Amino acid sequence: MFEQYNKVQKAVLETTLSIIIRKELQATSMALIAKESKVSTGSIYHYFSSKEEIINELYTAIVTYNGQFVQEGLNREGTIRERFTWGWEKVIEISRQYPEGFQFIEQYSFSPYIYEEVKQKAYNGGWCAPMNGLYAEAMEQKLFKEMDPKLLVQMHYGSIVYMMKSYLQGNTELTDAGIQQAIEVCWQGACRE
Amino acid sequence: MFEQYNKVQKAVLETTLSIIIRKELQATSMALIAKESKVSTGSIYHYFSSKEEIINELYTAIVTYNGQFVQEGLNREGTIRERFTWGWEKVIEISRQYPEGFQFIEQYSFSPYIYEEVKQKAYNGGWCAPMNGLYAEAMEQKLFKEMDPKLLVQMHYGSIVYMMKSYLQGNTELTDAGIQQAIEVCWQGACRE
DNA sequence: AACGCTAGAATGAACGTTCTATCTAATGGG
DNA sequence: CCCATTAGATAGAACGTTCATTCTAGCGTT
Repeated sequence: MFEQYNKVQKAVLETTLSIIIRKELQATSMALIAKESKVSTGSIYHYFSSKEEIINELYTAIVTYNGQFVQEGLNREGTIRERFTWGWEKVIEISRQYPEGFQFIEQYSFSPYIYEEVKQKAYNGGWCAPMNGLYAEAMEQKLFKEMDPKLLVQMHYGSIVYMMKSYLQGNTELTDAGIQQAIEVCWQGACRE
Repeated sequence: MFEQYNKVQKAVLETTLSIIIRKELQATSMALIAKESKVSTGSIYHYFSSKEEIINELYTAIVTYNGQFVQEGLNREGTIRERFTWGWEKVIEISRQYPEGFQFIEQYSFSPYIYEEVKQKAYNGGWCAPMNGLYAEAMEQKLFKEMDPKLLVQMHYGSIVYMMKSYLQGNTELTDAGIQQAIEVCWQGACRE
């Protein structure tokens, strides 16, 4: 997830993510990050200019990584239906594989702590734009209902997010069949008939 | 929203909500709450035992209020389809009317800062149980796909949440026709055919 | 000997909470 | 009707702790 960083930066980012998920941002002190990552505060400030920068860097790294992963599914050759399925499968897969990253983005994408500029860059480098494109295509072909493709993508993402939350909290199972059914629910809701 | 509290408590809860949405929990200090609510810290501690208690009280109050509001829609006499529509309409209406409450619950329902016991009580007093019941009924009648009703409710709630987020961020419109279409998307995805 | 890097103590600000003094309003005996 | 008494409510200073950040001294390579 943090391959582009050096060992120390990686340790700091990984530790910070872990603490934020376990304890909340307000309980994530530099002293605790230093202790758990086994990097002194001196070193942390050698690589990062502030706590805010760590959090924003974390945000950027996760969104970029996830974005590339999901786009692998969207960019394959196939029918609209196939690419739809591959795309959402990737979203589910990455969320299951790195639940902390998923939870972090989910919780802080609307937080004032993340700079607007970082959110904007993350959006552009993420998978939303290509997914919007796919949906627009489906609407041109009269396959999907006529509506704002951005809105429909957001609604489907919401469905997936809440399915994952439900799973991660232990309230529901997450089987392969269940995943296919969830994607089918989204597809069917979007279609004209 | 806070009718069951006295004037001071009401001012504190309202101010706290406003600051948390504007500035994040970690920037919501007691000094700031005192200043903005025009209640001294002495008085705040006369009515609340701690900052944690304020936040958890806030959470309980909003969920209870919203829960009762949505249940008005679900408890009316009508077909499954009608009650489905009324229920989700109420969710959308309350989110539009009190966006701060909506955002707060959305952001902190998975935060470790809210006591597990408070979340549990809130869930039981909220609208999830009756909505689950409605979905279970629709499945018994072979109207909806056969799946875990809790999961489908969560997915639909996710769709609504992300539609509202998209609207509140100014990315999409929210017209009456748009609301009906969103509910239709959910309904159609849930149905067997 | 120089430089990048590290550790951890030091710093001053800000935090949640407590303390003390004062204010307000209700009560009751004369 | 008046004042003494009381208990609750309020304000804001004070407290001890913890915070993000900076500083200083030393480490290991080159």
